[in-house]
Amino acid sequence: MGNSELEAKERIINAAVKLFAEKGFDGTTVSEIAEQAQVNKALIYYYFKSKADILDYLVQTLLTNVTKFTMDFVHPTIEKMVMDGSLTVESDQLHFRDLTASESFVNTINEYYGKLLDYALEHRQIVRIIMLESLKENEAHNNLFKMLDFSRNKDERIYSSISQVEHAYNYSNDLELFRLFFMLIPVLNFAAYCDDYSKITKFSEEVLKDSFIRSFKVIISSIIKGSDILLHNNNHPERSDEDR
Amino acid sequence: MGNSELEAKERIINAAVKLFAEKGFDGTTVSEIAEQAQVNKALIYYYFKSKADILDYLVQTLLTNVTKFTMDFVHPTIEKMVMDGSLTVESDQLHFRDLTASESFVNTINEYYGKLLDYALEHRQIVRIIMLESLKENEAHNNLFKMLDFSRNKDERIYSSISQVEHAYNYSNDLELFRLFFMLIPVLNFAAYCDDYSKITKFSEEVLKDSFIRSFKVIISSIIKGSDILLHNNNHPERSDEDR
Amino acid sequence: MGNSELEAKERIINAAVKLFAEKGFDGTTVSEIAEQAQVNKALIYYYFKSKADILDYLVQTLLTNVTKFTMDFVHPTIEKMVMDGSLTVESDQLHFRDLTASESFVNTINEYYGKLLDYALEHRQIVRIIMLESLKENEAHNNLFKMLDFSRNKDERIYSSISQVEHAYNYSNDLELFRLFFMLIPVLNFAAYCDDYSKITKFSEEVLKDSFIRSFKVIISSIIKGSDILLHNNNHPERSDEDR
Amino acid sequence: MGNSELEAKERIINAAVKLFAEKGFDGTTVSEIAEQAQVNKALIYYYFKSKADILDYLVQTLLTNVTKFTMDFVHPTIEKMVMDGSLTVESDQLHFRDLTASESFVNTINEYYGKLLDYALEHRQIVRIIMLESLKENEAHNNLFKMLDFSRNKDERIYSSISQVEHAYNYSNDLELFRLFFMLIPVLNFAAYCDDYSKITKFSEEVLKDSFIRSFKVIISSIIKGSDILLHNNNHPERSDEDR
DNA sequence: AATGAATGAGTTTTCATTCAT
DNA sequence: CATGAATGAAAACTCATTCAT
Repeated sequence: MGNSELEAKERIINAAVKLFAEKGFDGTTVSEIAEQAQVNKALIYYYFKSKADILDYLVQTLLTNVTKFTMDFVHPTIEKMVMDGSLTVESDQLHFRDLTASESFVNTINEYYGKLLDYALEHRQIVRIIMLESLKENEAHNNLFKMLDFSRNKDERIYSSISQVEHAYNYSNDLELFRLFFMLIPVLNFAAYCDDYSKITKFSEEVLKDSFIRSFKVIISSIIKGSDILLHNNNHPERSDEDR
Repeated sequence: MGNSELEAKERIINAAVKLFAEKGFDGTTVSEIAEQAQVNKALIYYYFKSKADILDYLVQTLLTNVTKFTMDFVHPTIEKMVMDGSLTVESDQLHFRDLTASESFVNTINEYYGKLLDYALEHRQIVRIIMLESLKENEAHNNLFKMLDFSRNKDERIYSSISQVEHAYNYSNDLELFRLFFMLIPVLNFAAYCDDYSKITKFSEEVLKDSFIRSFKVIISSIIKGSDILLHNNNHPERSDEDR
Repeated sequence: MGNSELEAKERIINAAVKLFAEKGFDGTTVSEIAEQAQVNKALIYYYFKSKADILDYLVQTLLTNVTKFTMDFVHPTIEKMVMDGSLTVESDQLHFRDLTASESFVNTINEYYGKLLDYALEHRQIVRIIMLESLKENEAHNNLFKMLDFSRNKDERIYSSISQVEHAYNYSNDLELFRLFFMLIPVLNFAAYCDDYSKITKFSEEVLKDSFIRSFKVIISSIIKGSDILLHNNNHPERSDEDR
Repeated sequence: MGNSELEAKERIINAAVKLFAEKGFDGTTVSEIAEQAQVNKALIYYYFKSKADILDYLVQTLLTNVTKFTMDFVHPTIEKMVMDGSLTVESDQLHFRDLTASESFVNTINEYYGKLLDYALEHRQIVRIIMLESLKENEAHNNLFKMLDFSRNKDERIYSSISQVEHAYNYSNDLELFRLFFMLIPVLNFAAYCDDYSKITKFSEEVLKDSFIRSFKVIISSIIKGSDILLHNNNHPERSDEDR
């Protein structure tokens, strides 16, 4: 279905997403948005206070969705594991009852990031926008960190319902940094650069995505199995395997 | 020593670096650069053909440096390993003669990325600029891939000298993707966001950098040791360790 | 009772009065009027042909009232004095039969301007509007002179009824100028600036108004008693005082 | 000499004065100013930060001049009278040594207002602008009062030099109000409306000005001679005349 | 080298007014 | 009456670039 059937405001939003993602906020003119959305330029100011207001709206919408998305998926899973005793958290460290539990956790994480990847790919344009603007000293500046922050910002009412397991998110600082730079950022960058990378390598998006997931699994298994560095699980059974 | 003592052209470059990094190319005006550099606006056009020309100059300088940097460091090391037989490359797979060889390789990689990290942090502003502009559909400035590409772009004269070992870089596609999204991009992003992340977490840059390096070593060891997925070394001796 | 209970049209008018008085005609937008009046912007165009039409309506209403007000008050008084012979008008000069007649005239003038002052204060916003627009070279809206003009503009039907005494207004040119710049304009300016002046001097409106009236009486007495200059009353008894 | 020979900035200022005076600040567009000044629109923004900045500049310039003008003329005169004992100021009241002194004072005032009138007429456009904008709730809002205020604002260093006679300006409140509404405002309004009034009455500006001055003298003499009300000179000789 | 002035072509934003319901 | 949406025209302001010196 074409854009022309959508309501004007939606067309404006779509046009802004497309153009901001392609050319950045500063590189996009309101006239271009109007043209792309096939609306009168003044109508954009009927719906949005300013050009910056459009960006705010887009970013806010995505952040809200990502947060909701994470809460709907990860929290219940981890909460369940904590509840049934297969996962305990002691002084910043994750302890799994047994191999099955740790494998189950790995599967959950993999599944979560798989879905996050899908989500990011689906909204790759807004991801691009957030990354672009996060690099600037903008209002939108901190939004990349906000995406990570939802686990830390404990007083936001949105998390109040999961207070029982919130300590599970009190990751070690190493793990948090790892999570940002080796998990979230790769996912976002993959989503942002997928098209370009596909064009260069001539591989289809599907192939690249599979490859990315394979890599990702290496990452995940590396923090669960071998990484006393990250998880500080000195007595972790997997570690002894390596020591031999 | 203050900026004011520097030559005008250098002041212009420094101002452009600072402002492009903070606000992006489109978000920066030539007037701002002039003001920051404390020069007359028209003087900028004496030294640079256009605003875009300043960006080109900055990016080109960095890319040349990074490329030179890589060539000076990694290539000799790998070349040496190939020469002395401790590393062989067969059909896209790396084969190490023994554990020492593979450990030596890991150390080399770690050292390389440690230095790359230092380099990126030192030039964090230009890194930011390259990331910013790479996210735009500005064909002319997708330099992020160029940073990765130097190993593929075989006809650039700059690589002609290393033709003997170039097959060593003919990594598997998985590995190449891994290298981009889980190694290069994390390094660049860390450099770009280091200041912001430091501000948020209240940890000093040194602490964060150490943490990053610890994480990075997990990544490196994971591709060498456990990852038949990435290296396809089905009979790899390290793997058998794990199987036991 | 709040504005919200008034009919929409009345709310629009009140809003326009307030805003035109505060910001001038050009400085006020139709949207602001709509917001202030709590009506839909389009509704304003249901009641008024255009923005200018609102101004016309406001000004016309005031002018009609002032004119009516003047006619109802001054004309009968002067007419009566002319009728009973206590005042004669010869070649542009007012001649009073005796001191009582002249004092009676002064009282009448004072009373008139007292009431005009009340009226102007009551409608201080429209006064402001008229003054504002009169200062522009907007031919259509130089209503300040129209306020003075009603005595000259002989073919307006509104004055036709007072043709018997119109010669009483055929003041000398000096007097007319005096009347405009030292009587009407001070009254209008006092009404327009009363609030501001009160805020600056910290005196209540009542105190200022009393002060203004005292000043005004000095003015009035000065033209009646001492001003052969203005009234050309060569044999005026008060003049002899001065000669001495 | 034509405008075209003047420097661009001066042409812009002249154009702004003309247009603001004719159409008000809000009624004038920057394009019109550019056209009138025969400069590129952007050049206006080279010299002035914004449209409002032009207005500020004009108003500030006039206020500075008027203040200087007043200081240069009135203060020395009054100072001199206080010095030589012909004028004493006791509890807000002016006391003149003799008739000569009071006549001298009247002459001084007349001369001052004559010059002020000339000055206002010469700058009638800026006077119009100040009056226009004083009526609005602008930045320029209080400028009309500032014109009056220079005698009150005792801590401005500009008046420090005349501290010996500053109490002479500590007029009674009545007198101050009188001075504003029956002296300053008439002068400003005459300057502002002179052209219009001349057009309507068909009298030349010279004739009108003479008429205005005659009227003004009546005003002046009325506050000096007859106005115990304003000056509270209970023992004033003229007053006894009236009591009889 | 260096600069103050200038400019054309744009940019964001505003606004009086109208339309369709 | 009432209103949300829409629009053409023009407003204020910006900016990369050039010119003359």
